[in-house]
Amino acid sequence: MREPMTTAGAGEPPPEQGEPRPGTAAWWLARETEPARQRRRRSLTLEGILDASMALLDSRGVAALTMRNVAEALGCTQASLYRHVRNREELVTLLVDRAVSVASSPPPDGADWAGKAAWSARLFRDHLRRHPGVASLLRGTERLGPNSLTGVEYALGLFIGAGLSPRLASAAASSLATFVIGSVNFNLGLDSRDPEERHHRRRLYRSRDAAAFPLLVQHAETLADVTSDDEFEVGLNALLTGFRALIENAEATRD
Amino acid sequence: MREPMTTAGAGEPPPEQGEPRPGTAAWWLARETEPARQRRRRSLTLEGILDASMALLDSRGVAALTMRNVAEALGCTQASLYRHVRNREELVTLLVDRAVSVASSPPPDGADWAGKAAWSARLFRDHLRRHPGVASLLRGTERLGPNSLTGVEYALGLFIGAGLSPRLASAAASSLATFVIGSVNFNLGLDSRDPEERHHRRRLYRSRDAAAFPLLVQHAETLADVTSDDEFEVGLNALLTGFRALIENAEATRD
DNA sequence: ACCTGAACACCGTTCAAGT
DNA sequence: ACCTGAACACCGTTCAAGT
Repeated sequence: MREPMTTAGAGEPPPEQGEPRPGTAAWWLARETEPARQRRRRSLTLEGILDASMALLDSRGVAALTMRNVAEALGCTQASLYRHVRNREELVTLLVDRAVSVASSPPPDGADWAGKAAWSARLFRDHLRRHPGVASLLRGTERLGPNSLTGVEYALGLFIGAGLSPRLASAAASSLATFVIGSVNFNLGLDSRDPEERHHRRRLYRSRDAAAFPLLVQHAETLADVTSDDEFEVGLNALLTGFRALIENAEATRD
Repeated sequence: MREPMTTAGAGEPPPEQGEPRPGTAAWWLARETEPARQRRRRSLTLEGILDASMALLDSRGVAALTMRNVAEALGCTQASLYRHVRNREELVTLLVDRAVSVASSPPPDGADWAGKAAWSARLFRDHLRRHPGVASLLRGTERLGPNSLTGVEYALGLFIGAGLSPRLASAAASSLATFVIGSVNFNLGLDSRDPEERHHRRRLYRSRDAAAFPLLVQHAETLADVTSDDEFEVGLNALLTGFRALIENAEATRD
């Protein structure tokens, strides 16, 4: 009898035995000190696997990101992939960390910290919207990966430079990232920028019981027209305004 | 030859043909005007399917939420489930809308709108943390479901009452929900409240190249100790502070 | 030492055949 | 009219056997 397969998902008791779970700090650490088997010239390489996976993800979506399809794209067998990644979860964790590195465009030079943060957030959002497969795979397990850490270092510099303590700067940076990623994911392929979806939302709101849902009924037209762009901009500006208040507060109590 | 199966995921071109996708406004609308086949007394009912699914999700996690397991729990065949839901995606959409209805506890009476919003956000977060399987299934496709709409109506009332326009109130409500859900999902089973994870993060940060990651190295200890609670509270307060500024702004320009 | 073929134990979904 | 058994076309993962 074999061990039953477990596609480690959220909500079940952690595996607990054996090697650390992909995405944990221990796992990211262990990856670096591994024997560098990459050295020997190989036809099949982790880089190549990630390249093929990314191409698959972008062209055919997350459902097409299977070990079989990756192997086929590379002209090897599925089993060969398992010499480079322990399982699919590892592949995904490595992939999303890599995919998260946004084309580093020149930062807006004249802007203050808030302007830079807003600019980076919008850049990140646009990047994710161009790669919806990547967005849907982000789980937070990539936050300790090399590319993500570069982003963290940058954001820390921004917020510490603005006057926040390292602890608050870290919390601010990750709550901003959480918001950006969440707002993309929550509107994937279901945006009221689509006129037909807008039309149906109007009907849906308008047809509610007016006693139980007075506001939905009354403002059906307005509400149906609120797009994911509106949500994003309102949330982004609110967060930055809140951070600004936090900074002013820190300065006030320091004096 | 059969149609190849498609597990409609993010990132691929939408199916486009046939019935509306689960979660769209059109789909939620269509569900209501369906012939009420539920009337006739049945052994197998949608309610029952959702009950069994929820029990499965809570007890064994998201990976165990399969059509086979649901059928087994109910003592029927998989095929029977398909009389009540068109596919698994539908089941999930209905399930998460239902699971999102938080035990309505008495609202804090003395509090202002911000206090109430904060209280509701924390209640929602705690609810999701107790049901991580539910949290991991939230995709935004439940936002038009009956239970979610109740929450939307409530939040709209709160923010409109505070002085926001319906449009801004809607954007504020959904960006707050996005943040709460995102912050839970991003820390599922990977929280630095775990002392061992904290220990490894310290090591990870400390071992970075100090030239490329000066802040991570310098503040390794502090950063490793930032928990998901810290992130959540900082983000929540920032959002509410930002909303307050938005309200004051609206009042100022009205005068 | 490395890679493969072939299998195992699962999935979601469909549909002819039963009652 | 309703439900089922059995299949189809997929999954991720493992491992004995090859080279």
